[in-house]
Amino acid sequence: MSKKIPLLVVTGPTASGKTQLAIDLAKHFDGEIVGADSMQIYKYMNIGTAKPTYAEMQGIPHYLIDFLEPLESFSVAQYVTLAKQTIDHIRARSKLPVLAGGTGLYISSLLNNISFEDIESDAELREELKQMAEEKGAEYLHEQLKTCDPSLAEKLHPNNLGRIIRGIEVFKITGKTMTELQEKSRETPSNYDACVLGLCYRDREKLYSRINLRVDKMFEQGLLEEAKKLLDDGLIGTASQAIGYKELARYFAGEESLIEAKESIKQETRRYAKRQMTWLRRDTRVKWLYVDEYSDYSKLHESSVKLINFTEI
RNA sequence: AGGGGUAUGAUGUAAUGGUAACAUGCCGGUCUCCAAAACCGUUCUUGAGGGUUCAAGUCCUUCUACCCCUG
Repeated sequence: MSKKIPLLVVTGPTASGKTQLAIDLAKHFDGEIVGADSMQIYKYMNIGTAKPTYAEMQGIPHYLIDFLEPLESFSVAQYVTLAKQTIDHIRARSKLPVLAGGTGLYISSLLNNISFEDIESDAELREELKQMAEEKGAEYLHEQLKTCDPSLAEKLHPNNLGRIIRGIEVFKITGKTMTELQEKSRETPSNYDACVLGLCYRDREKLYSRINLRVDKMFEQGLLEEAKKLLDDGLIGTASQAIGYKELARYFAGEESLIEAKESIKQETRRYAKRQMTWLRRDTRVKWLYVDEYSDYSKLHESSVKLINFTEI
């Protein structure tokens, strides 16, 4: 039985200051950063995803950031595979891997060592099922799922079409139920001795005003031009869901004024932050750092260092 | 100053005189395969006073606020 790999995780809602803290901690502990952000993986989406600039990285190597073409699709399964490899490489050089980002699903999938079987997706089947839902109603598909994977059907609300479709799809392709596959993946224990730091604000309003301010700054930095270029090439899949770009697409299509688009970007970002917090709250591993309880950044940095103690680094 | 109109949750709207509704937001939550996604739940309302009526968001009246027109 091999020893567990020490892994520092810095997470929290958007605009809470993860990026800077992660970089500073990487410097402090001789680490290297592995991104855990479903949008920063894409190239050219720099301003809108608040990707760290080269200067901000301060010479710390960053992985799984800025490496995919926006037209390429990506999934959690791929993320976990890549992240594992990357962490192994970092360990091979005796550096501390620092996982930094706000995509809760990516982080928990990695930490819980979830093994996603390589199940291809069938676009035709999906389209077919979607049509069926439109014609016969969402309830009907839910009934269908009940016949092939009753325990998954029980967990899913009939309106949750996307997951219902995936459940049926998995069964039709593999002949195994999603429930079965999930149980199997639960059997493998985690490889990591993880220390999870969660940044947060006691005062929600403070976080929200940071978000609003940051969106204004993004526009000053040229978000509009960046989005225009990307949208002209056409965004699809994961990247097309990114906040900032999808609202500006509505502006470019003439469906929304620029002011409206900017407001919806702020609102969507606030709601995203809220969902991130909901996700993180239930993870008992998280050690919370309330940013607004510290008079300045160096104090926050100091107490984050104190929270980190690996059996061996 | 005169005339007209409007007033319903945080916001936008609905309700032949008969249990005030819907959407959005906020807040809370679910989530092991697109997750910056998807889905679910709770909360919150008739501008103020008086009157008519068995019963008023609805009719009458005074006030207040806002909008439009005339000067």
